[in-house]
Amino acid sequence: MPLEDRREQLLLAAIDVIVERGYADTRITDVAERAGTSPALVIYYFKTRDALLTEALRYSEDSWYAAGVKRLEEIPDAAGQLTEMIAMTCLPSDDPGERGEWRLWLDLWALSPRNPGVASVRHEFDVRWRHAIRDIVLAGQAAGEFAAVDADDFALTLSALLDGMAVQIALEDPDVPPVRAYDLALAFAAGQLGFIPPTER
Amino acid sequence: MPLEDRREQLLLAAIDVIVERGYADTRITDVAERAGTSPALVIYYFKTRDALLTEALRYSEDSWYAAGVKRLEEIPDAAGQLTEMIAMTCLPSDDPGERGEWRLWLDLWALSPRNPGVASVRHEFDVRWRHAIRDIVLAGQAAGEFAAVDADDFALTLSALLDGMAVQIALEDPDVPPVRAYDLALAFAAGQLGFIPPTER
DNA sequence: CAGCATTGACTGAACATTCAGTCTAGATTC
DNA sequence: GAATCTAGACTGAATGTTCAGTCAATGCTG
Repeated sequence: MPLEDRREQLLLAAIDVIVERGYADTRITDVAERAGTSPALVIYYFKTRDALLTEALRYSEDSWYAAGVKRLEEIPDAAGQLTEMIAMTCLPSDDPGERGEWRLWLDLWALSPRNPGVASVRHEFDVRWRHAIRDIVLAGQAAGEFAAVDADDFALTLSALLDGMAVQIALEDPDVPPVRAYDLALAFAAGQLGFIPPTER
Repeated sequence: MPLEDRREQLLLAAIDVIVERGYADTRITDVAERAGTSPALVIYYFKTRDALLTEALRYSEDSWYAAGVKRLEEIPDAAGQLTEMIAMTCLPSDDPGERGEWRLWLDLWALSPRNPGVASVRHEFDVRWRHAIRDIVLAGQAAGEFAAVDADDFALTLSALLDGMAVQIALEDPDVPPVRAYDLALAFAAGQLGFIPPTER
């Protein structure tokens, strides 16, 4: 019945299906079925299939990021915050859905060159992510926690490293278990910034 | 007319189209048109659309890698070789086609979770790439050029970093021009292994 | 309050299109 | 002349989108 509930319900269904079948193979019928309704309703809420799927991607990434920020805010020191960000990308929680999160990124990337809407979602999130890293670095340097590296360069390098690790994790490469990716990324950050990485998780 | 020529011609046409429209939106008609022939012929050579596209991806990556290896063989020192590998991924040549090379990777990644054939192409290449890095590191260490880091860890980290940079380059992120990606990746490698990066390109 | 009008949520059936793959027959080559 | 190669016409299935309405609730009016 309710207006916003329906939209959200459909978006969640769409995310489910995209993770499962991939963006390209997600039919609106699938989404409708998953949400227990009819294709016509899906079109009723989102004018087109593409609008639905694009919104779903944005919704998913937004939730993921927002949840991360909330966790970050409760961590006092810069090193801890950075560690949490690395964990966010490398160590998928058991929370169902977060497992497939990175697969959405792969779709996002693949779609970006041809789909301006998707491209802007992608770029927006990338910029935000790099800024977050940079801000933490600057704060850490101001507090004397971190060495004096160039914050922008570091942010770009770390975010690229994390993206690369995320690919391996999303594809479940047997040579790159999440914990190893986490350890290596953390080692990089700690080495560059000169902090002691927290012990075993 | 000739057998192998036709196949190759069709594969090249397929690569062109995939780069332009993306894997999902590549129709066999497009490939046929690009090759100046009929859809039926495409099916004649490759039984199915999927077989065509998968082979095209493999073919493209194979050529790219083979060309790289040939160049590497003419470089005597390990540092120079590693630098060349970083350049290979970060600095697309003017050579038409190599520009869109990385977009194929994005498709490859996005397809992998659902398409076993594509997944094995992807994994095969990743393993090969990491091994190549590792071997160069080991050779460099044996020759006293490099510091004594763990070669496998380094290879995994560098390849992830390069993948991440490649994403930005493929998507032409304005904040990450190829040269900057190259400089940062090179700085990382040089820093870890303790060699002096070659000057300006 | 009783009847009427209006609106928003929703649906089933049809439409239109797009494509992968087939079929048949003709050309080329050895 | 047989095998290989090629094209044009076609088909069958899938699927996004439209559309004409149904249904329930809410507001309005006398």
